[in-house]
Amino acid sequence: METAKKILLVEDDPNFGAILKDYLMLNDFEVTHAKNGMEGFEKFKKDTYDLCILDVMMPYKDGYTLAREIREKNQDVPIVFLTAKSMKEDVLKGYKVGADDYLNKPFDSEVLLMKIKAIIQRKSAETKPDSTVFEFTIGKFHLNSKLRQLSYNGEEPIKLSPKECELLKMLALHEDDVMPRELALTKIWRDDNYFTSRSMDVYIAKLRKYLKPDENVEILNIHGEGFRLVVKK
Amino acid sequence: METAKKILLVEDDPNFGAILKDYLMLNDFEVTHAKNGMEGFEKFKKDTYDLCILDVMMPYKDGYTLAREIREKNQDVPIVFLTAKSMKEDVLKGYKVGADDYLNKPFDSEVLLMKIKAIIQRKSAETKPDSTVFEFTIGKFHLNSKLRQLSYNGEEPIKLSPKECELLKMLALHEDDVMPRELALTKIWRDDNYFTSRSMDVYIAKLRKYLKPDENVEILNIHGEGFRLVVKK
DNA sequence: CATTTTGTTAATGTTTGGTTAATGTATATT
DNA sequence: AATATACATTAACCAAACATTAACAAAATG
Repeated sequence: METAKKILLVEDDPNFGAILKDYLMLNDFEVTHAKNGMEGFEKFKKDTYDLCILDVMMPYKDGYTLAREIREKNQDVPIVFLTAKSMKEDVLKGYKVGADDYLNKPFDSEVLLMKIKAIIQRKSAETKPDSTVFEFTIGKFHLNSKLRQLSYNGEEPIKLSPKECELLKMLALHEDDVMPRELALTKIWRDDNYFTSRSMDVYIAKLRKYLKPDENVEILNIHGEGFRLVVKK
Repeated sequence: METAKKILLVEDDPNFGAILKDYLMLNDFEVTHAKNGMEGFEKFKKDTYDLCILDVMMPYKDGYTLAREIREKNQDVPIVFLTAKSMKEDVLKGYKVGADDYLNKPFDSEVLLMKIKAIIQRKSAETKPDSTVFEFTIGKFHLNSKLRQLSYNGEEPIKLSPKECELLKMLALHEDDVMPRELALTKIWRDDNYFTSRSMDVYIAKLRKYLKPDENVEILNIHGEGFRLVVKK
């Protein structure tokens, strides 16, 4: 059994903070809630966290300032900012639907949860050089990047070539977020020019073909930037 | 408790300089006052500032030259010029040197204060302490500038092109305030001439079309100055 | 009211991406 | 040594996305 990931939540709005804390705890995170930047920094120094969630707008010490201080102490912890007001409203809205059953309601803060999970996973993949993270769930697919196998439901797993596998893995690590072209090219192809770029496009086409069986899984292109693996819920 | 923001004020008129310094200090800024360009540069090298306010017309070393020198040392500090009245040529030249905004000399102190605060805030958003600010709420819209998508209520998000997205982001960063034409042109188009200017107008038209669904959101034009994104409350 | 600036739409130009197939390249197999 | 194989790159063509330019109308300015 894996130990729960620790999250430092710094949020001055007590209402929102409490709800978010509860929500995260219900999703098996260990959450420390600080009410302002100063308290946040104190708590940060006293423990080790897997993720920091900082409200940007706070009295005394705003989220960015706090982030800088945290960065001085620690170059690796993922830091997530709460910027958009809308996100807060969404979470609150979701909560109001019914105090007891809000877990069952598919409410918008699931997006936040997804992001948090993705960030933690990506970070642990970066930090621990290679290996470690090699299993991914992509919609109804399952990728084992060590065996280079992509399985769908109960069917016979598809074998992936090294490049196919690395590319899909990188997409999965960035699930729902942009995987910049450049990143894949420099890391996987170790070169970034016209031809490697075209080669990558060919691989994207191959992966799309493999992923076709689950129509909720898509690799989207962000023109000029990169690709985005999305799993519709 | 947040530390006071440090301002470097370079102004040769001792009278005006002293008054401005006092006023800023009364508003909780820490102000260093240099009497000319040379002194200004010396002081700049010796400390770290959150903002530089430079008079354009100074003996020995004018504001532009000083700005260029400062920019060589530091690409990020916000620079604001003090120009006698609204001399357009000065303003234009200022943006080319890397200014962030300009202030017209006989000014309303309230406006000055607002602008300074906005500039510092904006810069801390641009400068990316860690991850850049990329989510914005614009009326009923939500902009995610990383994914380059603009969503409205629950509808399918609109995809934005790189230029559309950058422009909207810059407008959002200046919400309720002028976003000077020259600023967008130099930062986004990296060139400021008749054609880029017309191109920008075309993009403004596109953005207006996207923003139509929320009648409380508008992009206003300020003739000869720039655009203003307003959200009626 | 003459001039400059902006709004708007459409045409044109340019870059990037999707796709398929042909070509390379290395390694293992007969 | 020739052939099969798995994989990767290159080519070629087309489509989509994006950006600029042009042309004319409308508005703002002094």
